[in-house]
Amino acid sequence: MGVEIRSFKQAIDELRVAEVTTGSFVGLAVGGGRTAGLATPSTTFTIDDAEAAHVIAQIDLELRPRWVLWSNATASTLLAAGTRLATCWDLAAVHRLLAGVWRADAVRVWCAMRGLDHEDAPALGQLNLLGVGGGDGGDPENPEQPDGHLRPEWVAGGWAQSPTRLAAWAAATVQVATWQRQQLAALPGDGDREAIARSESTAELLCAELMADGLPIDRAVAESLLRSLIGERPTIEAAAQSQRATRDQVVLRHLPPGSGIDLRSPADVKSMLRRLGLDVPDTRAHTLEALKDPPPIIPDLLQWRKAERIATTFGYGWIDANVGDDDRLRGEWSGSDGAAGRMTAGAGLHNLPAELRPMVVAEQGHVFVRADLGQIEPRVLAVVSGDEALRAAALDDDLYAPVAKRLGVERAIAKVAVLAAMYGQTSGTAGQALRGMESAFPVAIKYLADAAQAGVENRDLRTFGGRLIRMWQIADDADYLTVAAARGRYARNAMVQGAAAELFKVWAVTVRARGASIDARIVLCLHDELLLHVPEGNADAAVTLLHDCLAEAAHRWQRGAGVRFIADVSVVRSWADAKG
DNA sequence: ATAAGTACGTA
DNA sequence: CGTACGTACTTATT
Repeated sequence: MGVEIRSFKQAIDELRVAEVTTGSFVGLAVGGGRTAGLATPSTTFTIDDAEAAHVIAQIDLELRPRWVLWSNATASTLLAAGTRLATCWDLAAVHRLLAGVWRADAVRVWCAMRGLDHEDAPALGQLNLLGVGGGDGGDPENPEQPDGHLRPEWVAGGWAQSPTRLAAWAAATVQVATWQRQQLAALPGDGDREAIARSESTAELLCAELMADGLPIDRAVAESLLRSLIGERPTIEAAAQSQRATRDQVVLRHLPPGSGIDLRSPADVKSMLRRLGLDVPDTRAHTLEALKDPPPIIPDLLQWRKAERIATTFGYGWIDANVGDDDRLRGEWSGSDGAAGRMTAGAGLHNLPAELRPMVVAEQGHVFVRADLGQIEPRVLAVVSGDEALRAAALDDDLYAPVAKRLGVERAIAKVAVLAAMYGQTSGTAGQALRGMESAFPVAIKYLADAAQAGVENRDLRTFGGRLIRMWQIADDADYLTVAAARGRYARNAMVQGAAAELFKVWAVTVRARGASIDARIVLCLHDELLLHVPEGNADAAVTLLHDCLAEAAHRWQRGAGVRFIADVSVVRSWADAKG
């Protein structure tokens, strides 16, 4: 314990003695890029070298261990020093999977292993009121206190205080990872839980890279798009205000002057419409669009809302705040949300209006290769439910065609029926078509009904890949039936959406790994869509890569269930050019 | 200051 | 009486 090593050669030798090979757990804690603690079950040491990040990159290349990290903050630190890890075991990501929560700091992760309530964890600076010997009697150089909790001073940054502590902090990760792996193995179910834990982990590396790399933006296109949508970039506050007033006036001109209506206030807009003789439940766009004889103010109001949204959310301020000097749009990325486990992104990366997509342009000498999974959710349903008829339908490029044939309805009806079954929709045209679904795809429908029932009864679920889907208690003042029904729909949806998110991430990390050799970088993930930034000459190779990786990922993920997955792939200069 | 409600963009 | 997310705004509450 506490050995200090300065060279790559020494580190490799130490790891070889510890019998580290491809895929072995090696705990890693990086302190500010200059030192790194490494740990295996049998050895612990510190690389104390100005080039520690580089040494780690060499080890990664040579041995390909499965680096165990507390979270992707380590990956971000290494990225800042130019080091990208091939794979990892991310304790936070696996904790989210196991516990069905979003928060996964070291304290929570450690408490899960020790069976302690994280609420009881000691806080930094907390007075020891009992004053037993002025401490807890434990060794301050051990991250764990005698009571099983992590030392708060370590958690607050003390772990990076010395080479010895870095190594001990790394050793702690291996301890947790080993426990997590046992927990996963003990879970019942059909999916390969450990494989999912690995892909969820490596997706965290991808998230760190997405944050660091950003999405290529053509600033000139962006500025000209905004000019056409909301006008010139205002130079002073007064100009911004006058532009706003001008936009408002297009709508307000329909009203008597001085009416005092604030277009940004739904309540104001509603009462305004009331005075015009229109009684609407809300002022949402689709509600207003459905009006029979809309007064001329309606289209102007809807137009105003669109422009206002661009101006406030995706305007010049947004560009300034999120697009760097290198013309890359950067946002926060999370590998899994708190619900079904889909990836999330900030800075508008996941809700960029389609009309702004032309600003997303590949750099000189590069192209985008865009791929999206076709009808992923019903195909995923075929896997997780084991429905043979649905598996057969998925053999078709268009899954809805055979479904329509089987149900004896139009394709459009069949599509609505399948989606309604998965999402729990009962209204409209869906109800009729659903009855046919039940006899045509009984296994899939039962799978969904069972999930919904669990939700209604407040029973937690696990997705195919093992993610815990947690239900919630009904508040005293809430209507029981309403909440139970909402839980049912949530559960039904989460089992499909969550499994789809798992497959997507297996695909994404496979593309990330295989794409490195042709400089294909993932620059955007959007639930069922990947955007690769690739040197022009490698575009064809990237297209092949995306298809091959999907075949590989789908095969591994579904463990031979034989359901076909397809991707639509296109080579484009701008994100907006895509789409078949 | 912070939370809830409304609205709307993406999948 | 389809789900999830992020963002920004107003209104109500502390």
